[in-house]
Amino acid sequence: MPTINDVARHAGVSPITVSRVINNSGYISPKTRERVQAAIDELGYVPNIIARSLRSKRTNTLALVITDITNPFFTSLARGVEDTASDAGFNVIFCNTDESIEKEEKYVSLLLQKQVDGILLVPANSASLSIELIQEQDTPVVILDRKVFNVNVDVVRCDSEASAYQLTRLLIQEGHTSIANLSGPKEVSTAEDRVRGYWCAMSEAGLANPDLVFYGSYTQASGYENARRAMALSPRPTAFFTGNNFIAIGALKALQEAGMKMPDDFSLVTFDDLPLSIMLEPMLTVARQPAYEMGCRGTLLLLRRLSEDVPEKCTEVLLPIEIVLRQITDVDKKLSRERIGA
Amino acid sequence: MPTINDVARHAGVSPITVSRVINNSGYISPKTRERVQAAIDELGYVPNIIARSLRSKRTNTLALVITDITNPFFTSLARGVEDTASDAGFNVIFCNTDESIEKEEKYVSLLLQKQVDGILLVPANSASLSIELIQEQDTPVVILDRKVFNVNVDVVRCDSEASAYQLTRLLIQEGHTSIANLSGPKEVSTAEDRVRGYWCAMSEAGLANPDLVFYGSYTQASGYENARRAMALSPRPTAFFTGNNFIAIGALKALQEAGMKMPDDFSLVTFDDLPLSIMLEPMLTVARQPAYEMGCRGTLLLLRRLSEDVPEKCTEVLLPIEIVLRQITDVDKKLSRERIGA
DNA sequence: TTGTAAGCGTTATCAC
DNA sequence: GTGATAACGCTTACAA
Repeated sequence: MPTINDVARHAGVSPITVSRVINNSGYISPKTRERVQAAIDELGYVPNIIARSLRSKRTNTLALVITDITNPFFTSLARGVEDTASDAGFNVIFCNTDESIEKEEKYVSLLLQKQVDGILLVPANSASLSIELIQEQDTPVVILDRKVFNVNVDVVRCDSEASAYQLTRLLIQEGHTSIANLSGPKEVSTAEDRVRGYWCAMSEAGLANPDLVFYGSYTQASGYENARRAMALSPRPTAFFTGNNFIAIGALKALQEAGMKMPDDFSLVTFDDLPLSIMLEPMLTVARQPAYEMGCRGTLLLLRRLSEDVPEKCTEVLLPIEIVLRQITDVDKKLSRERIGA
Repeated sequence: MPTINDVARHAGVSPITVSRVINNSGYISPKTRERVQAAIDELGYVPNIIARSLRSKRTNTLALVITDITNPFFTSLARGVEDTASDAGFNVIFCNTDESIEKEEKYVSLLLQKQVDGILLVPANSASLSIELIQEQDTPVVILDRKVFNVNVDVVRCDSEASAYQLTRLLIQEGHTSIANLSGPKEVSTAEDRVRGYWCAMSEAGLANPDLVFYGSYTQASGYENARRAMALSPRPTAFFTGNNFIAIGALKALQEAGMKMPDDFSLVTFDDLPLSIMLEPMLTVARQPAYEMGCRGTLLLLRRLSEDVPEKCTEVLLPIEIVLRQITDVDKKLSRERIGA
């Protein structure tokens, strides 16, 4: 492994001159540059990034802290982050918190120790202390997907509340009067916002009923259990609003087990697209969040922070949610029944 | 940011003594250790990992190079890698090659420059040169999921050929005589192996026909297109063997568009579980590869290499594939028809 | 346009 | 048990 000194000696210049060639910094005569380049090629010299980092305090590495890469929503988001970071010459370290504040803080301090240049964080809950921890070290941070309280920080997310309102309105317009809300955890802003939007629509229609709201976690198991609880109500809900894709899957499973068929026996709308929803396509209406783009935008924002001299004030980017209508109107219902009944 | 020298001064010892306390190396009197620890706590000292890496040549970072994190198979694999690495105190850098050899090589040299301690690689194709590149630098490497030729290297993968044989046999036993194979790229070992297993079963039954084999890529688009091509054959195939989950989705979409219903109009078996296959559950038989475990095992193998003084010779770990039978027998078929027809 | 000197923060080596 | 010294490979600050 040749070092910068070897190259310098080989080219008959000083190490700093080699450094200037590598980094395109400072003035170098074409002739010197050529000689240095030749030496680099000849020796197969590769700069030692760690030594560079020690000196320059930059690692060209970002970190993405999410709850679970296994959730397709976060998978897409992660891919967006990776692609954008890679284009800018940055690597990305991934961490899964499983919605645990402890894991989150453990990871964050590890990442700070690693001196990553910036952190993209989906906070495990709204009161996460990790952000302060990061900001204390003057490490740029961007929050993705969720809100946090009492912190001045860049955020890229969607407007869950408005879309939840819309989704619920659709069910109400369908004629449903008993709509169960299978939500995520109370401490997570998206869950809260979605319940709020739902509640708003239900109240307007005079249908609001606290018994219809089931908090849980953003998991299949939670969707399954709460769907069963909801089905035990009387009157039995005829429609379900689920807080995310995993909850929807769990709920669908419970409903299927109970012998209920969509769209005849119940309606279901959910946040997040279901991958492979191809077979469900005639039936499910979803609020599709632009996960990949959220990753891209968040990363771009973070990269901009990194290159800033005078930091601008924090921004909150709200990305549009697409409501994908399927099988909502009676006409559609009939069509699909024909298709299924064949 | 206090340094080791600050701590040393504070505790009235030399920097190296502090280093010994931090790393639990060498003999330290309990009294000194205590004093040093107190100084560390008081100053809130955190070791500079980069400086440590420069000296020790270890970064406590692994890299995972896959084709596409967006594929649920690789998502699970990635999660397995992350969990295992994290337990051992390692971070993981993720890279997506999109099956491109160029991207793969670009990433690999970047990672080597970053001096990651080890690399887990799903090679973009069987003739990948990246492995030699990695081994030249004496960086430990483990190949996941796929075979490579002419290289002495650790591999963790599944036996695609045997399972492909089994899957095909199931279709043949069902009475299908025209079974199309929608495969991945010829250059990827898993695709080749799966075609080989399929071909073997077809030959045995006297059903082999090269026109039924469609090479493509491991994508939805490829599955869609090749399914359409297959449907244009006469006689039209009554069953489909798809090379992976994405191909299966594309094929299902094409078949659905053509008005064909499962399981009445066709059968389909595939490699890789379909996430959210819940609604398809009564219908799809799959060869489920243990993706998460593959990630864990690969990482463990890599970590073992890292801690070895005398390197053992390379091993090839073959993980079992689970054939998940669904809707294969006639009885099942009838059951499901009742359920669907309601 | 190029070079000198110093230092980033840690640990290996050897000495006491 | 503990410490002095040098070194890891690079870049910043200053000089020429």
